[in-house]
Amino acid sequence: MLYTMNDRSFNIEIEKMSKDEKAGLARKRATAKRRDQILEAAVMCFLERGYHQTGVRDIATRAGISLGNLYNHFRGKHDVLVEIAMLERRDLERFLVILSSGSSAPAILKNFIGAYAKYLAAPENVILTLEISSEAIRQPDIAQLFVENRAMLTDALEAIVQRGIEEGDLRTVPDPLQASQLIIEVLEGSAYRSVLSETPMTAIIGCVEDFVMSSLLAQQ
Amino acid sequence: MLYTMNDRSFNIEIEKMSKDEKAGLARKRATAKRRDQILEAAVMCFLERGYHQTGVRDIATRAGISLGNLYNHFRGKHDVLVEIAMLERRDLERFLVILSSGSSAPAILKNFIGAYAKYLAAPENVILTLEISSEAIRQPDIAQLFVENRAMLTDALEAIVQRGIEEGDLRTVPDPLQASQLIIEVLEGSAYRSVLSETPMTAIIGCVEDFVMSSLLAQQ
Amino acid sequence: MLYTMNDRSFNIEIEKMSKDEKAGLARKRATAKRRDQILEAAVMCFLERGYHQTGVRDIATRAGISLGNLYNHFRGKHDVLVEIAMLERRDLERFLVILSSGSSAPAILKNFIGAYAKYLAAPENVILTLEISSEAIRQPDIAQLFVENRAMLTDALEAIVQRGIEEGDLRTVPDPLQASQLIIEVLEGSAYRSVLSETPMTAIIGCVEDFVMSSLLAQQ
Amino acid sequence: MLYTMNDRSFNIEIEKMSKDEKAGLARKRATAKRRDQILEAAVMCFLERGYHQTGVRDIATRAGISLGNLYNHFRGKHDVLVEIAMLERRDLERFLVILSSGSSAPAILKNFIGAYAKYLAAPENVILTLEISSEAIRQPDIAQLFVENRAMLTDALEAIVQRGIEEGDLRTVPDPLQASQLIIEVLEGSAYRSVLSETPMTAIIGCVEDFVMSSLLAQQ
DNA sequence: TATGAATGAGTATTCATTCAT
DNA sequence: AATGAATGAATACTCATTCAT
Repeated sequence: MLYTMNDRSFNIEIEKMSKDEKAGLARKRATAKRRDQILEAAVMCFLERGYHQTGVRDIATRAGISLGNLYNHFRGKHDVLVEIAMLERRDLERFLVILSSGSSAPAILKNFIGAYAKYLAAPENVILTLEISSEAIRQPDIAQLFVENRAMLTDALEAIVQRGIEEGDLRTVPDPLQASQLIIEVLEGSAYRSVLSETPMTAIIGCVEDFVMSSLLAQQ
Repeated sequence: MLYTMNDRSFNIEIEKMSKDEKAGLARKRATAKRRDQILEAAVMCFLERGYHQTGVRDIATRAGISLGNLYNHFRGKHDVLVEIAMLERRDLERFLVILSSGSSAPAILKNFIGAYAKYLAAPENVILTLEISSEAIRQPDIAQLFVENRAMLTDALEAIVQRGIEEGDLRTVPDPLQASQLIIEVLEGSAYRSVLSETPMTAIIGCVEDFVMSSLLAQQ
Repeated sequence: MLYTMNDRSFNIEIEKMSKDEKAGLARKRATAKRRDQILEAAVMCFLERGYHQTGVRDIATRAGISLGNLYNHFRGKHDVLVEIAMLERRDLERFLVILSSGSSAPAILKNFIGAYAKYLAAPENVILTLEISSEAIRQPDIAQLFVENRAMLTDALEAIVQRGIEEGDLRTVPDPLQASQLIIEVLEGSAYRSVLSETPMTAIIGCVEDFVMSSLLAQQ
Repeated sequence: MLYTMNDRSFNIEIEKMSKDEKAGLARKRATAKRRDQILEAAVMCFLERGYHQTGVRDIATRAGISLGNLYNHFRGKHDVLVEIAMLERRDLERFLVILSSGSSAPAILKNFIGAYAKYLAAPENVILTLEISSEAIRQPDIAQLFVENRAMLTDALEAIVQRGIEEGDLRTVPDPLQASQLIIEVLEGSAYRSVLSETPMTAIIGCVEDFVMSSLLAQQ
């Protein structure tokens, strides 16, 4: 989930520090916490009203801090969105785990489709992704982040498809990477549709899996 | 193309009119022309800078009219977007023609995929669709238009898929309507990717067709 | 005086106009009046609190208009200052009249010094000039205006000095233009001092005239 | 030069101190160094962007200290400017030396004009003086400093002029103090002009000296 | 002394919309 | 239908200063 931010990475070797070092550490930790508060508030605002409709003041208020202080933690509204886009990467890592399992390609694919669909069943994930896609069109740095995040998934998927082909489980598709991208797109497209038409993702996912697997499975 | 607006639908039965009627007609025609000017200007602005970044003033200036006058033709910025979303429907009509051809289901599908991909090869069509999708999330009237436009295509597609199944050309998919929606989503998803990664649609479309047809074709 | 703005230049040939032309004219006149209101308000604000301390809102409020409307008349705060600097030119024209009189050079010079000193006896003229000088350092367009305004005076003065030399009334100074500039500087410098030390200009001007004339008069 | 700040005035009698006294001294010296760092940074900022455009943060950053720490050394931004205005006095002391020489009044005057012009040939001195003049208009404490600094020079000049008159080298001006002030004003006015029109002071100074001396020298 | 997070009023400017003409 | 002046709330962001550590 996007909205559980980081407090960790500070837990090591606290014992053998000087008083000053400990104070500095505490400050750092407090600061990181503030950043997370702000990011969390921003995510909620962006979800509710969209990036452009959200004012910096809204974010600050929601985060429970003063407007000016927000600028002590982020260079501006844009940077907040960038950071959020970067956080999304963490969410995707869990799917990499699924994709790196040793099972057969078809099993992994089905597993992945189910898990990713479940993730996308949460409207906030869909909306946030759309919000970011939308900004990516005109803001190169966000575009890059977006593409990179995607590449993480599609590269891993490509490897699976490739292996599936080699092992004879999947048919020989013309371009495994493109096929992987299509899988992602079919999933996210359905998710967007599920939000817009207020159809639960559960009612859709079966068909999606059938559609994808039918395309990829080798004919027996 | 979205940006060639209508002057027609006024050409009929002009002959048998009174002078006053003719004057009224001329005014109507001029007014319709203004609307189109504004819509065209708005489309260009939305493409260049996005819906939210575009000011009503920008649109009016680009349309070559005064700011105030825009409000004689549209109730506001929102209405302009609504109208544009409605215009999109006209663009899609051409694909309905393709889908209503008498050929075999696979032939029609391939034909459709190629034609729709070509349409989406124009980045402005992709961007505008994204812009509208993005607004649809929070603006119910736009959502409805968007869904309706989609339904036009997917309903027609569904009929083709259904026929293909009955004629034994396509495999029996669990839900032809869902399958049709997935076809659209896979196409639009790829189109968005082609814009973002600056890959031409032509380099992608082969794989898309292969992906879709492999999923749908009956095994011989 | 800087603060009596223009309403004139619209008085001619109003009779023979169409209704629309008259309406357009009335609007133009009203608009020009608004600009003057704003400029006058801005001058007062700049005098009271200085350019940087003055907010655009202050100006608008003082001019009795809304904040947003100010931007219908000026591109921004900077432009208001530019316009004020341009208005200063009008104030200086009266001194050109003095300088173009046919009297002897020494008589003209004395006359000019007295008149310009009287002008600078009004603290608002001094302060406004200082405010503009101050901005001129870092804003090239204002610098240019400032230099141009100065040149109007110094060029005219130079001609007088030149004539005075030719007619044997003034000593042969090495560079009449530079001498002219020094005359202006000595006057404005004293004026600034009179403001800062709260000494009236009248107590100073005698010495200034003596200083300048002693420098320039030919020895008999 | 304004920007070489003081480290001296601490060098005396260090030897015969207790350890505690030495520590206190060291601290004082370090503190004085910080103040100078800050003042130097502030001068650079004020020169580059002007007093009002410069933020306290800019000064602190440039001085290499933290924002908060600046307030341990100065009560605020205003105080920094006051201190700078006070430092200017040191710069002027060197001219007092010139003015207290035993030479003839005309010789001293020429010498002074040349030296002061050279000082003002550095644009930073001119700009800083203008920046301070500008603030002096509305900030009484700065006005007072400014006037005091001026008085140091003009008083000394007045004495010279007075002596010149008594010794028959200069003509009997109506008010030697006023004459002295005019000398300063003519010099600073030219310096400002040289900055604005990007004419080097060297190209101007000859005329300035001629202008002043012609005014003051007794006719032989 | 030193830090930088915190504050909240303040900045110039833009916004969609209305309205008198 | 056409104009653009008028509005005032909203925009993202900066400010000098304070304060806990």
